[in-house]
Amino acid sequence: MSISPSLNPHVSVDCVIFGFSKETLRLLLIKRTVPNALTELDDSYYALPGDLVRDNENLDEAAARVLKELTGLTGIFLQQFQAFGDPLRITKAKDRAWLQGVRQDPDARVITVAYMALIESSKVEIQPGSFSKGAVWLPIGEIPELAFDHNEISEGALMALREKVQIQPIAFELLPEKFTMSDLQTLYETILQRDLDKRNFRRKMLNSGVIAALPEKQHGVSNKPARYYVFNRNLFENSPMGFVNLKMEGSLTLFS
Amino acid sequence: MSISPSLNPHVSVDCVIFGFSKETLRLLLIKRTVPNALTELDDSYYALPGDLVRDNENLDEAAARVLKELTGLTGIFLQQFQAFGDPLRITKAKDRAWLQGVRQDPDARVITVAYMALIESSKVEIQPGSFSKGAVWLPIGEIPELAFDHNEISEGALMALREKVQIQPIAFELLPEKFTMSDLQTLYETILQRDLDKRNFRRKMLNSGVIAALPEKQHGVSNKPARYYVFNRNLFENSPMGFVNLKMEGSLTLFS
DNA sequence: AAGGCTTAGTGTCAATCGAACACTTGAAAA
DNA sequence: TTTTCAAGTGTTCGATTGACACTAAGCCTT
Repeated sequence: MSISPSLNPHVSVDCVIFGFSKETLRLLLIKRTVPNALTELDDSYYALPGDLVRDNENLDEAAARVLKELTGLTGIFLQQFQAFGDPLRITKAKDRAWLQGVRQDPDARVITVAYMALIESSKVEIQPGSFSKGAVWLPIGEIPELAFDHNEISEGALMALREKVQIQPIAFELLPEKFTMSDLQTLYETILQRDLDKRNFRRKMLNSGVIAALPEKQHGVSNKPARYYVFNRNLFENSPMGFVNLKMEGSLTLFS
Repeated sequence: MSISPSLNPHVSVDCVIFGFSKETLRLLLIKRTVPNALTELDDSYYALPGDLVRDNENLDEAAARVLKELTGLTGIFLQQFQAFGDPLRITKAKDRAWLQGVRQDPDARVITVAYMALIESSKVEIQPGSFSKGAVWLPIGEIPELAFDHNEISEGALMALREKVQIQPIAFELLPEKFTMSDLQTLYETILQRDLDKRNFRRKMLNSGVIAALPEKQHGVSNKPARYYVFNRNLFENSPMGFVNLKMEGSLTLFS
């Protein structure tokens, strides 16, 4: 976020970082504080983590850098999903105040390339530093008004996630290495906002081959302990064309 | 393509324009001519139609403008599919020569937002003007080396088209208003590069409700005349969430 | 006029998949 | 020992898929 001559003043990346905890999907947002000229208090509001793109990096690299600077993590699921370039996306008063403080050319038209990241949220340790001051996980149902067009971007990401999750086995990226069948089902139900039948869900998941059972079970739970499973990564990283149908009950089928 | 103070020197749009004729998918490409310093002849090569984004337009508008300037058409299917921003995407010698002649700041790092357009190719009348000199439809199997990273962009568009066509009823955009079932099947087979069973194809198309039969048949063909159909537009423009399964035979189904 | 050529158009069957549905099991807590 | 709680398990019915081959309709040839 520091001002640097190697930044392209017209292109940024923003990361919509999804996590899953306490049975809700969450976004990792950063808090911005800007002086309020009227009240002499500081206003603060949330934004997607993002930065201008540097001249020596490509878009994927810029997004990975933003993610690493914020969370310390590398090698996580990160996929471009849409570019946003409305000429007015930067003109709200609060946004302008923040830009004045932080950009060399605060009036420049900026288009942003939005990325979606999926993280097992317990892995995230917020990195210290001005960039990430006050980063928080907020449930997707409780997202306040964000900077710029970040509400629109977040909603776009959520819609993209709902579609992707039905086409590629990526939901696992939001869970720990080992998970129970119920964990997985709850995750799908949360993302798709729809209840799924337990028996059908298990059958399909197991038949699909995307997960493998471990010999291990839960300990210390006050009910029947659940078996642990792992995602079968190899199977899909080497898959022929990447298009698989993960549709859940009730999607409209046209033809096949 | 003219130099103008209202152009953002760092962001462009490029259009991958698909057409379908003589049983092949084609791309509409423009020819660029640059002076060759060594031979004193002109080199020419093909590129995707594109332009820098103007300060007063958003990305969709910029893409629509490019498309209209080239073809005269508006209101056609045009969808953003990916942004490309490799820092080296602009550094080939030929490309640099062309940029010198046409850009105010030929060394600027440019990221491009790529759009995919689907046109009934007979509708296209190439507009006169320097921008579109020598536009041609080239079969996707015969695309030569293009400007910049346009080969990569074109391949990305083709892959996006293959996936989209299985999720949304958009193939119709490539056919005339009225078409026969065989036209449609050939189109799907061409896009998916796979043979489909005639009876199964008809059944699925008709059951899906995306097309409606006309009372009219072909005239003057030297075999049994085929019935004409039209795409049932209303049905899908008002559809609930837009996700429909148009998968064709043989896609791997994980779960539903 | 007859026969040939070419593409349109049609039905069935078996296998698989999708959706709906309720009881038993295992562990901890009371 | 009983209660509580989530895990785990099969079947049935209807719909969909995919494989498969012959007849129909029009023009052309002879």
